[in-house]
Amino acid sequence: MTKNEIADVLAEIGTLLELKGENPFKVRAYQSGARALEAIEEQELARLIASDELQTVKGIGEALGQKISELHRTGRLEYFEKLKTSIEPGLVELLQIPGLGPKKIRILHDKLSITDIAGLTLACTDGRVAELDGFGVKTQEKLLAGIRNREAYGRRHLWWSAAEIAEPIVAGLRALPQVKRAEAAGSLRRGLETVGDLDFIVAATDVAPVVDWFVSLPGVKEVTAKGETKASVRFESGLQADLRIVPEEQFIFALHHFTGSKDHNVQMRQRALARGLSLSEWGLVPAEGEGTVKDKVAREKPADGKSKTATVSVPRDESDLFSALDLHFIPPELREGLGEIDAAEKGELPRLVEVGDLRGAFHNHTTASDGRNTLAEMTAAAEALGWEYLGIADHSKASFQANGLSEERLLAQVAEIHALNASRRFQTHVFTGVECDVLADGRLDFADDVLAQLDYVVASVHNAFAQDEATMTARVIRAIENPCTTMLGHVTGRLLLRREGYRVDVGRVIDAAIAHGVIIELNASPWRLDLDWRHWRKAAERGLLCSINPDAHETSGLAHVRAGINSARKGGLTREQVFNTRPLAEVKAGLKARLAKVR
DNA sequence: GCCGTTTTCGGCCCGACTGTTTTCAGTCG
Repeated sequence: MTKNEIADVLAEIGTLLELKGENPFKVRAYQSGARALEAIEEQELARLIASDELQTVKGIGEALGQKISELHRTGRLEYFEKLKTSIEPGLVELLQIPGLGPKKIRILHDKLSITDIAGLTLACTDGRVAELDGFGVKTQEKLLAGIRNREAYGRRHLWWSAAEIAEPIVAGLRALPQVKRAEAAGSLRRGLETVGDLDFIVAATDVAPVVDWFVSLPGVKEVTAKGETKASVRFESGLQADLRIVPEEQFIFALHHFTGSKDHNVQMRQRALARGLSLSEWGLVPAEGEGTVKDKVAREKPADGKSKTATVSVPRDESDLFSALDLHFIPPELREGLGEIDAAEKGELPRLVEVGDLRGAFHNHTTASDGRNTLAEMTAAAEALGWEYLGIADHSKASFQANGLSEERLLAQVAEIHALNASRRFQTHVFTGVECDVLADGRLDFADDVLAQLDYVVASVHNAFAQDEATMTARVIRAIENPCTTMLGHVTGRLLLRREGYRVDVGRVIDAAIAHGVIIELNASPWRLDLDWRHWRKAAERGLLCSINPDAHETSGLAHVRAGINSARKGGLTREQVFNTRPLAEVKAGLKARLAKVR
């Protein structure tokens, strides 16, 4: 069984135990074990199991270690099989309904023999649910609404589309006279590839006008909560947005708390406790005593007003908060509870790549294949972004559906690009490339003598997705071994929220890319973000070079590099590890050296 | 079930909101 399949089993065990009313900490142990597993490379897992070192991984102890080994070895787990038979399978989906947790599901099951959503719908409709202890008419209505809207409400949203909604809201909040500070938090701020809901943190002098403005935003379908410090709304698209309003001196604590992730917060609070402090969204205070941040500051502040010994004070930004816990600043993208706190303590956090570091981008399309803007329009757009260079990589002939280029059309485009560069019409230099199909057997779609006439080659899989993992892996590695290949395009072919990637052994692909000096792209299309950020840190440490490729099919698509930067940062990548941060001369030299081997 | 520079046992993050309650449990993030 693969690492991710094992992680899925552990997470499912967690869910089942939760339904059984097990100790919540045990439930959490399985869930965090699953996440810890996901952060390990496939080969690293095999090695840890073989050398009996699984328990050195934080979050995996004796019991989980044995279960992981058993699953890895046999693909089955006795404990899991037994557990599954002891629970009605329909109960699991009841957890998806807002307002239902394990306790209430248990009551529904024990008192009304409800085992699935259909049964619950019926019981709500004929009023039996409202009569239960702890339930009422409102709960019953809420459950029915939750069932009705399950599809839309349960859906996650692409980071890009969520950001498009969130940014004007932040701007609107900041424009309100009562608002001192406003930020979007949550997984959006962490740059996660998909976002479940939006979180807005606001420091305001007066709550009511801000809440009123928020709940009457255009597109709000229902107001699901409205209290002293928070309000929640649901947009017509099903996207939920939460607004939290705090006094200004608590803004940074709230911002940090609601940026999360949950794992990161748990670890931060544990760290605070180890220092005799209690961290929450409201502040950082002595663990035992009562009192607010203000009290604490007042107590520790000497009469002259100069704070000498205070470990806690009102932070102006998150750096102050982290340093109060003896940590370097942790960028939001890294706050996934995957070891960033240890690294921040030791001062070993990478200096993450930024959008402004990019000097160009490869893998962009034009009207020659399936793009919507011409070569000149794309070049002008790159110039407007201040880029030193732009790589054009239209589809090759095997991608018939995408109007892939024949040899003749490709070479005509190369001539056109050379002429454009020679004309000096744009400051941006254009590199000649191709997104060359990797055929089903791993050969490239064009012969070497054609590819050798280009500055670079992006090799991508676009068909025969159904191949088994061994075949697909061999196919991709053969493409990497081709000396004409400069970089590998969208490694797994996934489309977020729409399509799983094809089955491929990413670890072996990374090994091959490193061995052959092939760059792997981080496809920055908001639908792809492929190769996934979870692979990058370790791969880059082992020498893998990344290229953040927008895969733009129109001029506006170049801006997608921002989504790619999010993922690169989550993957811990530095500027040095990203090829398209290099200046033009260096890129030219690098591509030339590569071509010298081919020609 | 995991974990330990106070601990190998006894903790495990913390608070708001809702709905159903006459003082709180469950859910959520």
